[in-house]
Amino acid sequence: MNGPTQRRITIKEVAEAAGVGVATVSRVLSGGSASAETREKVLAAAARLDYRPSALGRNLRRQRTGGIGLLVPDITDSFYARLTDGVLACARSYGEPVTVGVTGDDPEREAELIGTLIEQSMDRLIAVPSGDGDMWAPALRAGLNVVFADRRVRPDVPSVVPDDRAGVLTAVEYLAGLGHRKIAYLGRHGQSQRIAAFTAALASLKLPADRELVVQARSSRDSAYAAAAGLLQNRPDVTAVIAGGNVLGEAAVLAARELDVRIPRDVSLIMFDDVPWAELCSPPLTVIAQPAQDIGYRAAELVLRHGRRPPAVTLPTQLVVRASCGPRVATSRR
Amino acid sequence: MNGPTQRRITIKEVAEAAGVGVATVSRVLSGGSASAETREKVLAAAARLDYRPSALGRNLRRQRTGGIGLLVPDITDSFYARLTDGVLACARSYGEPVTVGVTGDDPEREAELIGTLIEQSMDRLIAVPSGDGDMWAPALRAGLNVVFADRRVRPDVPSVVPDDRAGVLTAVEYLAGLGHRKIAYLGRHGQSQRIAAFTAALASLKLPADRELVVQARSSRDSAYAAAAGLLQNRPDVTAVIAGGNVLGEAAVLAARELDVRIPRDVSLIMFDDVPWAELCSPPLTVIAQPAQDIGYRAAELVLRHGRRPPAVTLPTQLVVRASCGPRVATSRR
DNA sequence: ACCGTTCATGGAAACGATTCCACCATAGTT
DNA sequence: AACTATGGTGGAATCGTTTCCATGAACGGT
Repeated sequence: MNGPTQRRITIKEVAEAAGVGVATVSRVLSGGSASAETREKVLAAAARLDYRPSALGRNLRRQRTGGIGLLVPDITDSFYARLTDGVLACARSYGEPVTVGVTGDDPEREAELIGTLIEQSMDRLIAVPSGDGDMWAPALRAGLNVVFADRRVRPDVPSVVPDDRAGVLTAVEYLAGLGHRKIAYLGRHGQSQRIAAFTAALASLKLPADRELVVQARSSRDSAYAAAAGLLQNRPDVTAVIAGGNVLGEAAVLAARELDVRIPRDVSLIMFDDVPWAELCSPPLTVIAQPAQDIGYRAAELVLRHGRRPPAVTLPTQLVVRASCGPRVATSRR
Repeated sequence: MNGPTQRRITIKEVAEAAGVGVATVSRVLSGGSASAETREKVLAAAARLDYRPSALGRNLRRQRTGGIGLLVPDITDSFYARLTDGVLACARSYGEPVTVGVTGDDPEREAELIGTLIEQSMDRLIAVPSGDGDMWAPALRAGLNVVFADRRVRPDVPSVVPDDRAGVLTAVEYLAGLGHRKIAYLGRHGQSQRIAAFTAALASLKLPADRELVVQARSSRDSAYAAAAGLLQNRPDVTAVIAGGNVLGEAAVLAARELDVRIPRDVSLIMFDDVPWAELCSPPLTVIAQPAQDIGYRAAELVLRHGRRPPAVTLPTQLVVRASCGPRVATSRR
């Protein structure tokens, strides 16, 4: 049933065909020194036989696998999809394969996937870390070359992250400028950076920093919806919410619609991460755009070059004003 | 700067620690026969040393790499992201790593990526094929175990595809039931299956099958927008359009808005592929939902089990009625 | 003319697993 | 008691590559 499955040709056969030793073939093919004549013969033989060096053999000898691992919480989330796209784009220009794993923001699954990667002798890894940084100690000790993307959980690991502080501050200032004082942050569990930035921003503008103004969801759509609905329902006094990601934003719009609170008349909404549908939404969503693809690309560069490694690179965000924010109305909702 | 980079421990060390030969260790760990006492010793030593067999060594010997390759046109497209998610979910339950490549629907890039995969000795591949089936001949001859997803371009390769024929027919019938007669199909280049299904559906309902009623775009957002705008502008007589994918649908909504044609008053729109934002759009979009994740999952099952391989599995689609389709108005637009 | 340096070259030893095969001990049979 | 199954066990070959090292030739300088 299966085809003839022709055996793959090896360096030995190339050597034989070219009338030289295997060492010479290897040297020619990896740019070592050789006489012009020999080089010619080897190249010709290799081309004629359509020789492809086996990455397996090479990697076993070299004690490291080429290629890079990538761990994201959810490939279905547009942000991580774009981040992944950036990684793939960079890796492709180096001809390096990328092995992708989905952690679901679960440290246990993450550890399991790291194990699989280590078994493959992968020594380069880009990760959007799920938990705190502690669990990365063994992986780092194992000599793994890690770069964090989107979140920084350890100071000793190079990271590429969006400028959360500036992004949050911009959002809060924008809303405050429209007269809002009770501003809520709808975030994901573990977004400690942004939450800190949020409370700092509130403080710097002398706005009330109620602890209950930040509500956190797990990264599933259901959890996001529940959190959004809860916030909208329990706190009629908040007149503006910042959603910490596109699925949170989606949930907020959905919940608002369900609970019959109007955007932007009843509450203003500003969402982290610009996605194509933000413009199609009704109303079109004002967003803090994040350079997801760039984050991935830069992270890949870092992990591939891994020359002197800067501790962290921070990429700018941008406020895109559409129509989901309005001036505060004098009376609170309901 | 770098940590101590502890060397990874090998089967030899485990053998030594357990006081047995390497062959025995290998046998115990892969379920071969051994005395209870020996098994005990080996397992204990392996656990104590935290031994992880090197996939490199194993694969080199076995002449095949575990793991599976996945080639999609665009990971940024929600449909392919969900498909990828399905593949990853299935692969994870087998503990198999997945190497992802983005083809951009470009056969050349696709061929290049296949080359990389073959270099890795990957022998299992799931692909959303870009071009026609011809270019796959060499890969198949090389013994590659291929499963096609979303598109079927060769009868001799197992494929997992949505039920295009039924989906298109449902859409056309639904629109015809609303009184529409001039229905256009806005598709991607190379969607021959669906386009054939579309013209067949028109014919079966005795609707005019103008050749210009199907317009094709390349898979970029720009191209999709141009095609949508062109269609809407040049053919004021069409009162309904079917968009062949979520980026095409997005483009159609955008173009309609730009050209000031109202949905659904001026033209009805039905989109292939249900995405979260379809409900948030204004108006909420009526769609033909496709089981993207299932497609990926089933494809992964096929490529992993690869027992007797059915030539093709077709997964059902489902019409989800929202608010982007209305009855035909008596007069054509403009 | 001799010696030292340089350079191309090929043989062989790794890398870490699997697996063939030979070996030995024990148990069972005549 | 001798001979044969049987089954556990370890040595060694193998997979395809890179790289160390030895070899030999060519060449230039004293």
